[in-house]
Amino acid sequence: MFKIATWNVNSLKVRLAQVVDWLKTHQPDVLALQEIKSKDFPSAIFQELGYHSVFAGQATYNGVAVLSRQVSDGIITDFPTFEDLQRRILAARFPFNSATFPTTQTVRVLNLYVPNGEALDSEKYVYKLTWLQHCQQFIAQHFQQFPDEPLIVLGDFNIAPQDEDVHDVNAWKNSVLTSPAERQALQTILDLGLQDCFRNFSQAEKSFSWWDYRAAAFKRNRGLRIDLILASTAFAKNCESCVIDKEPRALERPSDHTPVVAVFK
DNA sequence: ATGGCAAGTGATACTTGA
Repeated sequence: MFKIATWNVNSLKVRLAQVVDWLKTHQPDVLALQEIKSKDFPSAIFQELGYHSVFAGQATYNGVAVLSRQVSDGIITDFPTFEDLQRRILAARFPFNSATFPTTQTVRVLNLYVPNGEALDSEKYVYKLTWLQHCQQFIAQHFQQFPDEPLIVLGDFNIAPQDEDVHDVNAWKNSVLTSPAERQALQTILDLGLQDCFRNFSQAEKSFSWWDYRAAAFKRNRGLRIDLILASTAFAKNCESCVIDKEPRALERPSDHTPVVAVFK
């Protein structure tokens, strides 16, 4: 059994107690965090809970981390083809014994905080699409090098894959997070041999992972599904469940994103 | 059509997010 989750915490400092509580309750093998918004990381606090930490921190913006029961190796914090000061990726390899994958003893995890893009006519949108191209290359390289190793790509993709992942398609037309070019970039990544685990199960309509802080968006369920867990095709068959945990979004001072959790045999 | 909310920085108003 391998339980893995992703959560954009929008400042780990502010959300630390919530993350600690969530870990105690759900006890995942791996938790991928985005937007920790700090150069430092409170590793000692997670160590007390039995979790190892790896992180790529940055002051003010971005920053990603991975907590895990097992010690990881093969840490990568940059796409080899793309120089970027923004800390948005963290790849690591974890020990994992799978009955269906007897030849591999590991699973590779790629934690992503995909750029937001701001607006379709913004420089940041160009950056987002360029970033996604390098991300695609990086994953393609992984499949070439380690064709038999299970891969999980998860995180805040800042792309709603389909219209069903958007509360109001008209309101989000011609916008970042839903534009055809972004969706095509995601599709190109999926076409390498990855599946959106959430959609391998029947789900409630209007299932979202992010809701704006403003205008009571959570209460009115006006959200987007932009936090995803992708698994390599063969490994995705081992996925037993993939759910969005809306509970933390209802807490006092919540992150605008909420955790997504997948369990693999 | 607009702004609404939150977080970080640093000490105020600005930037960024999605």
